[in-house]
Amino acid sequence: MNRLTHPFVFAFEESLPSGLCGGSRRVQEIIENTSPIGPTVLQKECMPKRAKSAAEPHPGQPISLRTLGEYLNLSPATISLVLNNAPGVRSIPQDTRDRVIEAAAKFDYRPSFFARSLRKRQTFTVGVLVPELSDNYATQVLAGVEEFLIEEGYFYLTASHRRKPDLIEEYPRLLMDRSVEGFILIDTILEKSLSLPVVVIAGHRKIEGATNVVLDQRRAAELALRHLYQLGHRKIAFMRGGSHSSDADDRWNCLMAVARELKIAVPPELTVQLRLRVSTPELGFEPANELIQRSADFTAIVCYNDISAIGAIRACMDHGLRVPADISVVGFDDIQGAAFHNPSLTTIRQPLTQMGKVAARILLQRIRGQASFPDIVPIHPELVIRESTAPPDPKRARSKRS
Amino acid sequence: MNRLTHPFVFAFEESLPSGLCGGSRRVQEIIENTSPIGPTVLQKECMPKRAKSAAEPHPGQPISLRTLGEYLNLSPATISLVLNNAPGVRSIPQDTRDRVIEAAAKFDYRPSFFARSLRKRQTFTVGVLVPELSDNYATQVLAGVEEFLIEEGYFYLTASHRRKPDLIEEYPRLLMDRSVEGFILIDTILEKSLSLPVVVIAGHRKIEGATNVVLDQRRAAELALRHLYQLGHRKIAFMRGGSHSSDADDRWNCLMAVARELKIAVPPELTVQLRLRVSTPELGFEPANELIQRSADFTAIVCYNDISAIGAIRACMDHGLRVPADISVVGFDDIQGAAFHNPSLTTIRQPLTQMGKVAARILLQRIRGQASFPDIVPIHPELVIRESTAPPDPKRARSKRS
DNA sequence: TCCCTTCCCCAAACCGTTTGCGAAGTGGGA
DNA sequence: TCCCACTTCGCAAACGGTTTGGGGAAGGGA
Repeated sequence: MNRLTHPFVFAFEESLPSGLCGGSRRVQEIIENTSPIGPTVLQKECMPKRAKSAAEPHPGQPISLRTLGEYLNLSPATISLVLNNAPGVRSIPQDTRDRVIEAAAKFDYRPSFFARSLRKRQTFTVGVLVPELSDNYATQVLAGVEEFLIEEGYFYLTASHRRKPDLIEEYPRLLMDRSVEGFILIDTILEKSLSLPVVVIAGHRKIEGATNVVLDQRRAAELALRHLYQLGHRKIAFMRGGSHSSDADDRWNCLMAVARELKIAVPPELTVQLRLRVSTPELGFEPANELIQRSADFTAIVCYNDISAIGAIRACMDHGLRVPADISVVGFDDIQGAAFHNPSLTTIRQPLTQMGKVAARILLQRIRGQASFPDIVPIHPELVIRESTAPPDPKRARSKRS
Repeated sequence: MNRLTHPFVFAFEESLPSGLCGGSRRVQEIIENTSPIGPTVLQKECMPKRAKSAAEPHPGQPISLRTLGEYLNLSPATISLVLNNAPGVRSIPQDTRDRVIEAAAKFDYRPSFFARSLRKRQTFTVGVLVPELSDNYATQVLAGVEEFLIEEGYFYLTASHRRKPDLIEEYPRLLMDRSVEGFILIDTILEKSLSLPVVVIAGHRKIEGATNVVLDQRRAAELALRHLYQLGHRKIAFMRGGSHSSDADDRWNCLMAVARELKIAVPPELTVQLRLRVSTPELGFEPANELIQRSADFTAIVCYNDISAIGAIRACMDHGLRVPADISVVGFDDIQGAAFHNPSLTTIRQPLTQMGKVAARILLQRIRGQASFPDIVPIHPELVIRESTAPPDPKRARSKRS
């Protein structure tokens, strides 16, 4: 399908007579058409209603198939056939088609989306659930989702639940009342499965029948830890995401597994759990404070994501610890601000926009019933090395504390 | 209207009989109802169609007014009346109402939004245009918009035009095809006016009939410049926003006016114009580089917004200039990252989420035709002093250059 | 003249609501 | 006893499209 255009518009473009020039010629033809056999017979018998308004131009009201039909002395059905290039259109002579298309263009006819949806039981609309709109992770994914959907003639309704369980429960119902054809969930854990196709980004494995587009956490953990390991870090602190965040457990397990393989010890005092349900750097600020104040001896932190990494860096600075000279910091996601933060963030990049596109594509395929999809679509992470990591300085470690 | 609930749902809650318990009792009543006068007469004459499926329970298909009506031996119209508490409902006996409400609850009837919209010509949907979804300015506004709309039972369709003129032209049409009732434009300049209510945030004055929610730029300029002036800065560089960004000209004029009042000279070599159409710090990076390389002698930069300020800080650092020791930087907006950047940004705060709410409220009022609104709704800025500004150090100024 | 095609287009049903109005039933007054 | 007005109840039509099964007219062949 052509981008941004609806099927019938497409039909317009394909079959518009090349030299159309206003329509007065066509009106002429219409008058001629009705003359030969005798207008009275036609009017009284064959076209009792329509004929009376034969050459009626238009006041200025909404254009419907019926108004067009009255203008052209054709039934709405015929117009619909032509404009949609429906199968039955074969039986309609080119001449009539041209008239229809011309008139539609002339009056800028636009079909009623609601009437069409009602009849065809298709809404070309999907629902998107995000934790928070101001969260850059979610919006980058959303950007990809949107790009793909719009190309396919779809729009989406967004609802942000701010991680409140009652809203996570309620919004899907609200969206289903709006007849969305499917859902995309971004960083959202659903308790009950829905009766529509669902694609989850950074999701949970638990939902029945949902496709999960999810980072290869194992690989991500390897990239992050091997990078720090190769720089020489052995005492590494870890942030564990909150249970409300959908990547949290998986990522944690993978990190721990890789740490074991690298023989990096992870004592409890070097781990901290995120508690806040926000999408600002506050998320990582307090937890990092806590880590530092436990006076544990570490030279690097693996943060849950970039946002919390930025909060952690701030916490380090508040304690007089320099990043990366005293503490190296690794984030996850590579959100937009990461490259321009100071210091710029070393991070595990997720191709967020790409993931959004993939999710949208899969959702549409599922809506169209084109194929059955695996439960999990893995996404490959990438290590982006920037300023926030460096080799540990053995002499300086832990010397400055506030 | 109760939040999140649609009128008819509200009606449910209000008038549900307190002791409803399954509905089997009701089915009994229906059977009794049809018996006294003689079912044959009723079936053949009064209710030719419906009576044949008197006590039909339900397979598992979608529940419509008609299926409910068949079940209850009532017409869809009656059900609709009851469920909506429409005026005409007075004429329907309480007993019937109870039966209807009970059945609706039992089968979890949910009205078809599309059918209703088609009939009532209301869609409870608005369109939102943003430059870019990953832009924190836009999404913070959007968060406010969403919050208000959802409380009022509205949803919104988003389209991001990435500042491409053809898309800015096309998307409104696409959204109007979807029968949105109005538009909210965020940081978007429209060329033609639309035939629907429009509220613009950070908009242009040019659009006919649009309400502009706009920062008091004069006051903002005063806050920014007086702050720098009081710190002792006299040589100040300025970034001018791109012509595609809607606040740009206004903000620039106000800054220049205030500078004149403060007798701050603004020679051309201390001004630079943003050219990129992006929402990342790149926006300000190259322009700041240019300012610095012109080797003009300045101790502070007033950036177009926070995003460009972050880029500018990076440019300063790349040239070995410290912020704020060598150069003070002021931003605009107070986006989410501003407080946690390093150094944290001194900025002119716009209450973005608040602005979104206000815009949504005004739009709904205009849609409902409740009042006529002023063209401009001013928003009051606030100076937030953080780390990126400090008094200039006369000795060190311009000593370090790369 | 009659039948059979072919050509062109339409009527009708349908999607699921809402709403204006008409048909029964009821009570009161003349 | 009859009429009228008023309630009570519920229907039919409309909203604006899509889709399907034909049907009328023209034309050709026997």
